[in-house]
Amino acid sequence: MSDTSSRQQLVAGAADMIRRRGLNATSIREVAKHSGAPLGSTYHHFPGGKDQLAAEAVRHAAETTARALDAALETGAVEGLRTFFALWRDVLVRTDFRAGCPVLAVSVEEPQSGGEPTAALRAAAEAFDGWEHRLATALRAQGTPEDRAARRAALVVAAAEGAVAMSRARRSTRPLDDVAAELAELVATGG
Amino acid sequence: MSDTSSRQQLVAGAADMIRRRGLNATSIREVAKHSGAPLGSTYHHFPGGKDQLAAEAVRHAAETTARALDAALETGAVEGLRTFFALWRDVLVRTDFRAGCPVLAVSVEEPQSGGEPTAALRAAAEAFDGWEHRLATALRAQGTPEDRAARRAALVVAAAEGAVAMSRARRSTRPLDDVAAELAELVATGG
DNA sequence: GTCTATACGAAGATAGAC
DNA sequence: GTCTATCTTCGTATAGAC
Repeated sequence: MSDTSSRQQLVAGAADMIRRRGLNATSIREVAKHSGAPLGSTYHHFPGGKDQLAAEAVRHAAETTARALDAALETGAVEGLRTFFALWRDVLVRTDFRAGCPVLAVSVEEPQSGGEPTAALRAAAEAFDGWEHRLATALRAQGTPEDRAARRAALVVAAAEGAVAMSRARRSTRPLDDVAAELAELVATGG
Repeated sequence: MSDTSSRQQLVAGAADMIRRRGLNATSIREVAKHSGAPLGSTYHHFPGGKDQLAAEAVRHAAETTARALDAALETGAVEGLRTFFALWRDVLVRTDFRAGCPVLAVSVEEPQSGGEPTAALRAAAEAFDGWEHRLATALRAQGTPEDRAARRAALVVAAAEGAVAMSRARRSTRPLDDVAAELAELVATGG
């Protein structure tokens, strides 16, 4: 399946570029070049153009994170939290603070189109939903009350995303580590 | 001082555009047009080009927020927290979820330049520092231990930024409101 | 000192050759 | 079906007329 492989390579490349530069600074031209594919072929694989490619890139990254989260949550909410933050810490350190979360990047770069949300933005909203849902379920299994679990899951996702961005700006893992420590204590003691 | 006024209008316009579209989608052309200024005059006011304008826009937005925070913190940490979130909530609602935080936008869009941080990114790092410092001071005044106050301030800023972005993606204030509620309880009960 | 006109490159997208 | 060549628009930045 050279077709599938080439397609997947474009999606992964786009995700990596969005993660680093943001959505608008990610050009189809360069994604194609980086994947060794000609420019025209991207429009064969993604007739919807850049928005379709970006949406698939967001879903790709979101699912990778979700799978890691699922695996970690099998041993409990605290371990899931730890994994969620460790995952972002790795991204920061391995890229010398040049890469962050593509879902967040898409969320703050809504294009000038006055109208309705793009496919990429809808994918971003679904990514956040998915992560929150997984964390909330784990918190409920741990004994956290229904409504509190949902709110606390939102807090974890929001704080992780914000902390990654702050760590990038400061070129230090300190914001992420501080936030992880605060949340770990909060979740461990049950709040 | 027509000079100062024109300059300030360009800075404010740039901040507003970055807040909505992100850094890369904000063109000097359009900022100038929106301010009624000719393109050439922006390079008179900002010889450093786009990076200088963006850095000043970030500082402008950061100081506006910092002043609101200072005012609210005079009556305590809980009130400061409430103001910080109310401020972002207003931005979201008034713009129909099309605007967020320009400091966050700059933090996730570091340009392709392989080298050192841009002036705009340095300004973003300083903005986060300033907000954290103010919140941490208020928390310490409230009796929170030294190291804990710093970590908790980082959590508040990170969670607010992340929640604003999530609310934009979902076009709902729910993520922001959930996060605000969780943090309010955490800070009020002292953790 | 202000602004018009323009240079130069890169963006998204497509037409049409192989 | 793949890829090259190109269309059109827009980006940053500047030169030089008033």
